[in-house]
Amino acid sequence: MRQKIKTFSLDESLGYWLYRSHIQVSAALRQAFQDAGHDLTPEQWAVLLGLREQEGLNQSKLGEKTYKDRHNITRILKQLDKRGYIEKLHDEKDKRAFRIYLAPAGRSLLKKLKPIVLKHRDRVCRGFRKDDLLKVRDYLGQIVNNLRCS
Amino acid sequence: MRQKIKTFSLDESLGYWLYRSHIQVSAALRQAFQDAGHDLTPEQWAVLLGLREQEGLNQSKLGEKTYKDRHNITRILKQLDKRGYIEKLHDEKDKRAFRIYLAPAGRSLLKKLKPIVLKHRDRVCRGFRKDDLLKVRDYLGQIVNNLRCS
DNA sequence: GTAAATATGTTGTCACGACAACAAAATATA
DNA sequence: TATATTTTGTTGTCGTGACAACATATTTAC
Repeated sequence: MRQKIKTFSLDESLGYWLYRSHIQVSAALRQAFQDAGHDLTPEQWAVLLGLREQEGLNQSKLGEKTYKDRHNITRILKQLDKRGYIEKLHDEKDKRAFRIYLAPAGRSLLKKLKPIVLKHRDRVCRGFRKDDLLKVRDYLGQIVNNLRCS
Repeated sequence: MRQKIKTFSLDESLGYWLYRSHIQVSAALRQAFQDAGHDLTPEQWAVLLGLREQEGLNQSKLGEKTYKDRHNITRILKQLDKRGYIEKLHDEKDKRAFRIYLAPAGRSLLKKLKPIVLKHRDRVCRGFRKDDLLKVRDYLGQIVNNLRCS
């Protein structure tokens, strides 16, 4: 009979490694943006990217897509709006809501940042084979799924 | 000749999945603590755990171990101190530094939280075989390593 | 031995994640 | 139609991550 291990340590904790890797990947991207003279957070980048994939969403939907709750997406959009990267248009049908679009400046920023992000991605994934990458994403997806509703 | 894919999307981004999984694992642990009536953040938990493994470190060293910089470890320890879970003793040799120890309340909290954390871990890792878990940690470790100094 | 450089810890600022409270509008229900 | 509930978005608070500035103490270099 196999016995479950009933101890734990930081180094053995999956959560700890998720934390470390996320923090470090995020910090490296932030640094890369900064080195290139762009004052943009990784979170703001993620929202811009989500927006590039689908414009005209309202804030809640955009938040779901980028995995931010409505409080946080409000503030991130505020930053992006302040910098002129997005446009918030009033929804004609639903007067509570906005529809979020990329502004020209946001579109051109995406283009400018693309090589930086690709370089960052290469750095993060150094030594990974293509099927390794797929496997990691599968694993992470399974973790997310395990916590979704249970 | 294999050509590198030069596009990106949120769903294909490793960083995005690291973000999602970290946030969700962390939120689930926070919720589990809260459901059990404990007002403790996952970060505070991590520091307590690091402390259990090695007491008497100064703040910087404890920060390295738990992957917090000195600013953040200061504030997290402040929270733990306020709740009576740790003891900050002045270092006799180095008058700038403190040595951090678990207080009895901290030790007993660790015991109380252990089953909660184990249950949480089971939930996170549902469907993973043991070698899957090792592989995930390897992958995450490699990512961390790729970014260490390059 | 003294000055410069480094290390430890604190405080303050900003951005973000989690949460509560709120206003306004849309939808469901009576 | 009138009321209750839900949805959308905002603001405020707290804890934390990133960063700068600072005081104090230690170490290094001269």
